[in-house]
Amino acid sequence: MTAAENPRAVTGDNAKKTKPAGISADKLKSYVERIEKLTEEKQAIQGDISDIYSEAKGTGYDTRTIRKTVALRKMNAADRAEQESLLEVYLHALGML
Amino acid sequence: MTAAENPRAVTGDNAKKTKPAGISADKLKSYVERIEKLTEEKQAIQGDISDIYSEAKGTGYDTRTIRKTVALRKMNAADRAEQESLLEVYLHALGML
Amino acid sequence: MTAAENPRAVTGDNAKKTKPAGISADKLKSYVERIEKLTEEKQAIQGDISDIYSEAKGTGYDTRTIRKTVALRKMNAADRAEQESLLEVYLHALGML
Amino acid sequence: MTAAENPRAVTGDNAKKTKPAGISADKLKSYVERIEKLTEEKQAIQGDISDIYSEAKGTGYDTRTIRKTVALRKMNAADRAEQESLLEVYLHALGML
DNA sequence: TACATTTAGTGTCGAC
DNA sequence: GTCGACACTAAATGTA
Repeated sequence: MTAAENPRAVTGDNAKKTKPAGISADKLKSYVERIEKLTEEKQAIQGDISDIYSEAKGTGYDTRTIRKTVALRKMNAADRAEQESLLEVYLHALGML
Repeated sequence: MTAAENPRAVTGDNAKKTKPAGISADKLKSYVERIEKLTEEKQAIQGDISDIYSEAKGTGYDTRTIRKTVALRKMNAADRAEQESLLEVYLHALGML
Repeated sequence: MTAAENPRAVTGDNAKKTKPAGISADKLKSYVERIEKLTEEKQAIQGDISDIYSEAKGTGYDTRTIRKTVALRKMNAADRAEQESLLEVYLHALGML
Repeated sequence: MTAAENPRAVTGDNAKKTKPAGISADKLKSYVERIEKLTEEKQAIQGDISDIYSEAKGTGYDTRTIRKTVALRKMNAADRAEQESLLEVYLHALGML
């Protein structure tokens, strides 16, 4: 390995250091840019998702309920029941049931 | 419009109802599945981002530093945008736009 | 009224203008600072609320459920039922009920 | 500890349960009411803030401009804090802290 | 009223 | 395994 490939070289750390802390500008920049690019793609997809909700809304659906539906599909039945029953306990304790 | 295209048809709601709540199962299913598919893609990209952080870490970089750097760059960008937007508001308030 | 008291004076607008657009620095600063001060107080209270949730958590309560309970107390019965029933319709349409 | 102090006592849960869900009605009620009281205070302050915007508007100011200004000042402050924090991270990464 | 912006809350993940 | 940081969702607020 050349010194240029080892970020630790920048600070003169030797191999024993527990917290190598390279901040070689070039590699850092590369990582940051790759991350930013992927983040943009992620945002684009999020935009597509938002578009679907808008479309659903435009055809008369309630987006709030769709979101809840999607969330419920992700959650397993046991967890669902658990939350439901706990809520009942609390409401009962407050005389709201 | 056919009944299938009108989500309200399912529950027999008429046009006067202020809060149409009916839904066509097919369309709802389609929306939900498209959302779930895109969400998976989004997760995949998030996975790629995580991989980059892992890679950076593996070559001796401090991920905390990278995260902070990314965050700051984003903030700077937002800040710039906000300043431009503020200028527009001022100009508008002064009747110059 | 002196010119200094009239924000419109700055821009030379006359009384007819529909959108007076004063940006007299002094008054603007005063408004901004009063708003910022109150916003801080609001944040402080929000902090107190968070503390209560932490305390509740520390004594074995489930904060998520407490939040839902508080929300339900705010929401009237009719709205509650409305949301519940709409969700059921959606879940039924997807064969989840 | 008395039963009243142990939220789990209500449902007879023993210490082994992984998710204790029991609650003491009194404590729960106390938490909820304290939260609601503070929330009211928070709303009152929000009302004061709204009043200032109304007052500003009444004297010819453009509230949108004021809001933007407040937002920008907040963003600047956050930005400054973030930059200081980034410096610390860099120094730490370099083993200088 | 509906639309956009802002803020609070929740889930997720990595660090210690 | 708790803690903190981040991303996303949901609610509240203000505007048009």
